[in-house]
Amino acid sequence: MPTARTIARKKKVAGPRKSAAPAPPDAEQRILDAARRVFIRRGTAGARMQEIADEAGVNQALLHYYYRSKARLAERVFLEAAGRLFAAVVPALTADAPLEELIEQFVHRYIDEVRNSPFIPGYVLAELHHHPERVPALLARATGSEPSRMARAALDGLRGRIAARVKAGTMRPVTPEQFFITLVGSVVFPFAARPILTAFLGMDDAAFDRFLDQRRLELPAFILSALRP
Amino acid sequence: MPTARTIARKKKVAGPRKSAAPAPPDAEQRILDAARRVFIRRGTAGARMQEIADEAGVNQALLHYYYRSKARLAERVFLEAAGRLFAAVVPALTADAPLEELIEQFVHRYIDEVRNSPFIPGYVLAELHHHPERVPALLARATGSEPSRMARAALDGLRGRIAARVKAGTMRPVTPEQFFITLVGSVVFPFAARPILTAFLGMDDAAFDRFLDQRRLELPAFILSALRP
DNA sequence: GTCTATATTGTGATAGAC
DNA sequence: GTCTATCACAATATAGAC
Repeated sequence: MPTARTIARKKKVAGPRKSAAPAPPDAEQRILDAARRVFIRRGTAGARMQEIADEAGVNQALLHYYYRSKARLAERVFLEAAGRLFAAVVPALTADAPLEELIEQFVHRYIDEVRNSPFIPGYVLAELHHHPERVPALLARATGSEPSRMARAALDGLRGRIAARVKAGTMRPVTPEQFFITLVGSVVFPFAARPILTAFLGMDDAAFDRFLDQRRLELPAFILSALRP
Repeated sequence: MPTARTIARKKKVAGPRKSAAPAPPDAEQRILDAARRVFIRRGTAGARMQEIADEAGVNQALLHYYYRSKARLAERVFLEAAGRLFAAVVPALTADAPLEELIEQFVHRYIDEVRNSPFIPGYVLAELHHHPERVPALLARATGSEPSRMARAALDGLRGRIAARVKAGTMRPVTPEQFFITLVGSVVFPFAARPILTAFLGMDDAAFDRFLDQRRLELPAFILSALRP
């Protein structure tokens, strides 16, 4: 993509709202919303600026006026989406609560958060697969300034709890990393693999929604059962 | 992409091999191998015919001579990769063996099969996310002529075993669909999310390999433990 | 079969009017 | 801020020599 260039620009000051009705978003916002939909659907490489412009109801030039280049727009959408995903995962795992509660909280919070925008996990995983070079920046952004401090904190917290329980004889011995990935995978995978799973199991959108309701209840019990001594 | 066109072409007859050394693959094969690598790395939309030509050590025109269009080449690579993935999953789940054995076999076969080409799950999931319209064709191809007959067979088999065990009091009640997705997700997710997981957990390639060795052993025990009454 | 050269279209980006 | 018109180049695909 061509060279970057600086565009001076001032933010509009938001005037006071008179009505309670949802205001029609201005062009800048409509573009960002459209970009989100298109990038999530097509990926960074497959997305077309023209398609975003069409969905936003503006012309291509305006996309560049506000966001300067496809690469910048894509970066912004990706970091936002991936950030939200992490924000839903990491805090639940570092919470200072008994392991049973932590697992249930994590499953509930993740499913509740993601079911509103169920294609984000698939989009983020696809982007990370095709652009693994983005991972360090993402981790730095999502877990605070220190790259993997939070990861280590979460893992160490998990490790400590598991070790204590195992020693007390109230838990089967499991490797924290293995357990962590099984736990996260169990909530992420149904979203990430949604197209193939729903087709394979013959689910429509409503059925997938019921599946998620059921999973919210059943998965914590399944995981906890696996941990019984 | 432009209109298709017919190219008459004859297959080379493979002459008898004199030496045991691996023969240098001919251009047609080198192109397909290169295409596999590039499509898996960049995805269908992100891949460039020029990059494939470079990796194959030929020029772009030859790609079209053998495979006619990018779309056809992409389709071929995708169906092959996805087919292999299914071939590793479905038969292990329809095998006529006790549930314990079935679970262990499935985990072992999947990890053993996929660790040789560990980026295929990420590639296939990404493609399915961006091109869900490919799903029906894939299922038809992967599970035989009748679209979801095999899926239903696998699920029904699982359902029957689970029901029998639950009735006999030797298993906690679980929903077959939930169990199936947890099981598959637990083996697929580590591969599909590899870039972010390895960075998050600070693993290099060797550590990821050790992680897989350990998972082979620990995951079946974890799953079976979850099923205890 | 394989190459070089080229046609053709797609796509991101910019200039400049309003 | 938003538009139309256009540029520049990237990317797929084809023609035709060897």
